[in-house]
Amino acid sequence: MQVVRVAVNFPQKNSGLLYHVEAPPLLEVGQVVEVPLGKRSALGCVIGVQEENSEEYKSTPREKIKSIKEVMKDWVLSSDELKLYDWMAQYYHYALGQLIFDCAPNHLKRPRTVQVRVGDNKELKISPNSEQQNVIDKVIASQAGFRRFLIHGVTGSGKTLIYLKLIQNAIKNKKNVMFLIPEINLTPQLIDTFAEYLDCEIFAYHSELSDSEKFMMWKRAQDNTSPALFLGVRSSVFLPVKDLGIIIIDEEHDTSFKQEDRCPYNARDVATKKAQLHQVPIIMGSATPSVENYAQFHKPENKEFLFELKNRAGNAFLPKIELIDARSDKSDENQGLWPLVPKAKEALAEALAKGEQALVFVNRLGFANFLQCKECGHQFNCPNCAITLRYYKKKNQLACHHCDYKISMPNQCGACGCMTLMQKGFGTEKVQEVLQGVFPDKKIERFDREDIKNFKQLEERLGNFHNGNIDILVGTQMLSKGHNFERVKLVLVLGIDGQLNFPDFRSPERVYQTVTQVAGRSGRYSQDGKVVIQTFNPDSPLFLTIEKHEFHQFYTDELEIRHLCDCPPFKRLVMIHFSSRFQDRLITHMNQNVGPIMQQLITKNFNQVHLLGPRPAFIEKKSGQFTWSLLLKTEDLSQLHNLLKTFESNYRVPSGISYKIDVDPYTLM
DNA sequence: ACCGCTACGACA
DNA sequence: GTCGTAGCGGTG
Repeated sequence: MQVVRVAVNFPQKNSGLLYHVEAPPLLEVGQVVEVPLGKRSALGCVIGVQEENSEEYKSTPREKIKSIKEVMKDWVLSSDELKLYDWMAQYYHYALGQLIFDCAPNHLKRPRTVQVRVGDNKELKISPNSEQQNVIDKVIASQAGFRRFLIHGVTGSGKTLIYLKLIQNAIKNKKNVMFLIPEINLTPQLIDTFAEYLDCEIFAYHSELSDSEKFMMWKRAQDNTSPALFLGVRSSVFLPVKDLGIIIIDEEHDTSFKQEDRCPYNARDVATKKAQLHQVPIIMGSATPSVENYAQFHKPENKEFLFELKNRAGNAFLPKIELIDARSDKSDENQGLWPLVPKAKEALAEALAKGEQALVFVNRLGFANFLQCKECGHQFNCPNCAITLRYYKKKNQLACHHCDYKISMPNQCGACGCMTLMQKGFGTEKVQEVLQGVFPDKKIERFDREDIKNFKQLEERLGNFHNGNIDILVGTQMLSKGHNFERVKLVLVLGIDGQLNFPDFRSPERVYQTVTQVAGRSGRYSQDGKVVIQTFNPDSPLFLTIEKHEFHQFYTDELEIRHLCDCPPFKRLVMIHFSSRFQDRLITHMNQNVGPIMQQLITKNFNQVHLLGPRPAFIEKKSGQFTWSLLLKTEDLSQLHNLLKTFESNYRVPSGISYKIDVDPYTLM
């Protein structure tokens, strides 16, 4: 008989549960098994096999230890996979068993066969310029072993060609490639480009695949004999790719690499750990690197692994950036133009007159952000969430963007019965309507997730834009991510001020990245691209650095602020969110238990950690749940982790309250 | 007496 | 998470 330790798929943070194996064959670490757990059974992964010698086994009454129910055939985690999950469980303070089965796809008995895309292996017509070649050479030269590289290349500087060459090199050396991108659906062009020139199978992994497709890709990652490209979104960092040659992360700064639900991990950081475990280089690329990475790679010891591509490839120049003061707008000369100011309209008219296409970026969906009664000031709020409802004109609805609450458009105030409801704020739907009024003979379409629901619609809309059937695209961030619009010279940015004034330490970084990325869609094939930013803050230093393309200045300024406010990369952060359906219970618990316990631990044993809170979350009520948070700040990473461990082993969660630890949070809200 | 809801604790 | 049980109030 064998005694094994199993990481069981359930949320308790333990070091695994002990089980007996009654009959041969003997189990090995990594095997997936079905075990009894209470009155049901659950999946688990064997993480220890000689537990009969452990203190824990000796001190556990024999009758408590149950027997393995079943050994899953053909399902074994490699030691590399286990090491990665183990690191994550420690680093993110998440239950190992649950983590493993959160990340793995469903294990199928009879997966359906799936079509595999094979590259066309066409001859490349362009060759890298000297800047690009330099990057390729340096990365290839250090191909043996773990090393981090950052390509800080302006939009249109030709990062894709560098990636392509690096992938080709790995494939040539019979190695597999892992390529992570923020959202696969938004970049069909990138996949097409790779498929055109690569001589290998290409697997695109994302959440919309069927179970069969995911499962087969998982298998192919472990089994495949010929080298392949595994391209995918954040969750594909867990693909158990063997014979890994290189990891590439495009748009390294993008927030979609951060998972917020279940285990809140950052795929960029997990990928870095994976590269280290596999002893392979990891290449991160961005036109707007995260402030953390910028700081990291500007340290003297890392500078040789930083590549700055300051010019656009080919004959294109960076677009000229113009700030328009929205305050100069006089509403009487602005009839029917709001939210645009006359200058913005003129810029669009000029571009259209020249036969160009234009993009209009608005960071909000719908027609109005909220409705307000003209008489009594009543606002229409979501009953489940502490926010206002957004007005969608086409659907004739008010809807919440945190839960699925929606009502049809009211025609009077719910509080006083007044018939006049003011529409406050604007979104893509409103801008589209206004522009259609101004340019009645032009084709104006939207590009946001409200209007584009699936991959097919996306390709259709992009196709129509590329072949000139659409004159203006009005869209959200979807517009800014990686597209290559050949005939766009003008990009108009509206309503960015809202983001600038957001109370979060990453707001300036986000605005900088969003504006630079969306600006990067302009003039990618020309020398006179133009970006017009309509803002109430034209004197803001942030916009002035963007205007002059002075990205070093942005990072220098931002790092100074981060230093002053004890934010990353100078301090490490952890947020702990506590949630409950009962606000009063939650608040009492936070103030009388959680807060004092944490403060006491810090005062006694962890005085390098700084506690902020308890305080209500930025949106205190979401989908009927109230959330309060603690924020921990420190330079001492090991003390931070020890504090979290100590807290968790001393703290009992009362029923009706749950909590979640978020290590390296993206936002503090 | 019986049903339905939710609160609570265990899980090897 | 998932499951069973205990406890509560409402109904018949």
